[in-house]
Amino acid sequence: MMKSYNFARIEKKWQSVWEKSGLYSAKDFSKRKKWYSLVEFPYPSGQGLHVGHIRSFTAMDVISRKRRMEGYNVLYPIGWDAFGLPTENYAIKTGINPKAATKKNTDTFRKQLKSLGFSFDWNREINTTDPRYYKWTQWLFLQFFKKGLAYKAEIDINWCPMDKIGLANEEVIGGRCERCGAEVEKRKKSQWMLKITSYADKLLKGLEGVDYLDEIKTQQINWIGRSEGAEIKFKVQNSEFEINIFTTRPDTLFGATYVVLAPEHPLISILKSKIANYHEVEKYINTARVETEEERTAEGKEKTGVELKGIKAVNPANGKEIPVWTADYVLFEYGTGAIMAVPAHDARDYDFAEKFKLPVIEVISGEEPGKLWEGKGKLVNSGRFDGLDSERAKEEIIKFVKGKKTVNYHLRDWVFSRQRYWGEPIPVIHCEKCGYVPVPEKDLPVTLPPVKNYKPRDDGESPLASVLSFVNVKCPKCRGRAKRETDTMPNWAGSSWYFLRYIDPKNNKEFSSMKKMKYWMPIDWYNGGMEHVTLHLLYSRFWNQFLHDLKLVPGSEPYKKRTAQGMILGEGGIKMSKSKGNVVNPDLIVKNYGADTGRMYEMFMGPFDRAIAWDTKGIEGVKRFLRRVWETAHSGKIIRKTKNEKLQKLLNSTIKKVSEDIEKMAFHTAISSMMIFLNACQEEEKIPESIWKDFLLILSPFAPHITEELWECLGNKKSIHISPWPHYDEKLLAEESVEVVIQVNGKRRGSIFISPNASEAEAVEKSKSLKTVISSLGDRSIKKVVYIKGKIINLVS
RNA sequence: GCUCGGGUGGCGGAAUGGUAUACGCGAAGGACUUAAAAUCCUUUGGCCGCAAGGCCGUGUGGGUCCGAGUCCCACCCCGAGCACCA
Repeated sequence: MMKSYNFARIEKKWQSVWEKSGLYSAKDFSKRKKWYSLVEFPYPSGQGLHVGHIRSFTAMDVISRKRRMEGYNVLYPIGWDAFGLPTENYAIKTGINPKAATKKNTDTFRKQLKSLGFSFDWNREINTTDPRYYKWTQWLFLQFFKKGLAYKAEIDINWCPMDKIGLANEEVIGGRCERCGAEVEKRKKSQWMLKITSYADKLLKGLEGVDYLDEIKTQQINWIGRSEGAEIKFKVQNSEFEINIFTTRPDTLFGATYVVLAPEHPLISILKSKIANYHEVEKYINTARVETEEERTAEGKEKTGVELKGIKAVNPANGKEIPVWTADYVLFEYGTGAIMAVPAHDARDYDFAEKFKLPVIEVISGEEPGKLWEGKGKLVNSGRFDGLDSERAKEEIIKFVKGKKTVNYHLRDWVFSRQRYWGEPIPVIHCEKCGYVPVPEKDLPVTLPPVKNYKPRDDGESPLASVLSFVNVKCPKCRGRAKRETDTMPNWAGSSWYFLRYIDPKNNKEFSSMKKMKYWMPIDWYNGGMEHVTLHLLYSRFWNQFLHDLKLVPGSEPYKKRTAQGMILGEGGIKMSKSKGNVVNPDLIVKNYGADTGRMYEMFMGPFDRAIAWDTKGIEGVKRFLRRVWETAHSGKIIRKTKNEKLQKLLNSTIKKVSEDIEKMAFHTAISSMMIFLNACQEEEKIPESIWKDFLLILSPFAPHITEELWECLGNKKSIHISPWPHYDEKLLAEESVEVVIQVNGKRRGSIFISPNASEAEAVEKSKSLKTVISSLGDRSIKKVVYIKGKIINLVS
């Protein structure tokens, strides 16, 4: 009686064997070639592991396992990005210490990850909330501070007047507080900022030398949004003030028919006394300010705005008086917070002008006169610049009106303060005399003190502000009375450098040793969510570039290669969520189907980079496949001294396909080719053992437990996971005879079997004997033949 | 709105400009079984046809090409991100 496939027993057995033998631990300074695989470390939420984590982790696990078999010294680490809002909100609600909640959650996650058989090096596990970790996050922040890249600025925050708490954008739903429904206000708050904008050009430049998916590069390039343009001053009539506008199209200056200020623009209140309808303007500003940026520019949203009556600006190009408006489509954060509107050549200005019946003056001749034209062209209606090419006119007009050529970035500086408890305390002390003074290195880490209440205070300050023993300190410089900063860092801080800590996780002298970083960096392959490619990916590149400039890390770019997986949606294609009750529990998958089946199903579901809906039925196919692997192994068909040319050939092309598909992350087609191979095996009476072994080898990264068990059954002493990856034979790929499709005038009329090297004459001759070809040709003669060897022959008549 | 992706059978999807629908799921029929499940075999894009075969077919409309799911133009729909979620 054949032993049936008992995945639970096998998986448990091997997980413990691997752990004991340290099979997956990375060796610092090994002579073998190094390989560093990285996945975005999870946020250990109370809901436990998500099937989406498994998708990303399995993919890199497959790649890491293949690399080990190729002889690399592989580092594939894992840890916890554990600071953040959900844990804090849970603490506010339940009073449970976030530290305790985090401990519980990471324990669950660790157990779940171990049950899936990932080849992580668990000796290097890190946790961003561990003081031994965040000591260095604080230390790194101080390097920014010392170089002047951390500064304070007044920033608008979302403020809920009911809860008396600052809100993340995510917590603002339709302008209202997510918890209490109160209308959210904007409030000015002094915040720590990191000057990422001073690295904008470097971050752009660095993209040239790295291997990121094209769409990731494009997203980053657009997010940085470098645009060259000019600042041009428009005088305000009858006053000493000027409106400084930013434009990328100085060539259209003569077509500027009005000026628009962002509602937040300070000039509005400065000119208050001159604005006849100030009451109306103020009302508009107040409504505009509670909206989020998205809402202000939302789809289908009618343009709104108010004219500042009594105020006129002067177009410096032609001296014409033009009206001044304020409108929410102009963002204060971008450029100078003011624009010149050229409705003839800008879509948003055009919509606005149309709605408020403002004049449209064409100054670039487009394809259709009178229609909106945003392209280049020759200048018209532009005085002495008429006839000039728009690109050249840019330079000339800037000079003419004494404008300033500037580069503007869509990228903004990074708001680095949170008035929250569950984050790294910002290690700065404020002294009346000495200003902001960094906490001396010997006093790091500044640890989070225990508090009774995790809710931010009614004045919006962090709950840390109420802990007097924390706040009241001596100034490290003058020893006078001083106050400790009570803001904490955003969750992005810990994740901006975690990949460096994996290299040297227990170092208590440095954040990571240079010698070790020189061995392991850069990361060879980093996979994560598409949703992180603008924020986290840019932030961590910024930190690494900055540290490289301080000679604290070996290279400027941390990631050699970056890919992204698609989301896993619930059944029916909607996002998985507790409230919809469509969350798939990984524990049940492991229990009911086994880790190997679960892993393989997630790889088989569909293209790795695409969002895909979970399908409980779909997992059955993979389950059957692995069971058939088990049964074939035990069928008595695996024979040592025998040959099978047909299988040998198929194995050869399967090795090629699987090897190449893994590198492309086309895991689903790799698996389908292994299914084809197994289907072929089932038709055979005898399967040579050498062929079967190679099949197990290429299957092992996907299904590590079952293959290890079957490998052992074949008498192998060494683990399959460090056995050499099989090679394929280029010569065996050639076919003696292939099917060539015959088309007549581009339509399929049949096919012939012929050598892939057959001459055109031979192929034409053979195809002309087909009945269908004869009948569809009729009595017409062949005018042209298109022959692609081994593929197709098209007879054109 | 802006930026980036995507749209192919009943479903997930495959396809260097060259056989559209591999592989898997589901469904239908059959075998085994007292029966069911499991398993195995067969069929499975639509229409016409006994068959041979023919016609149509990759979101919509156009174009390039001997040949278009693939390239170009216009449009429609869906997903992700939009800076204090991680």
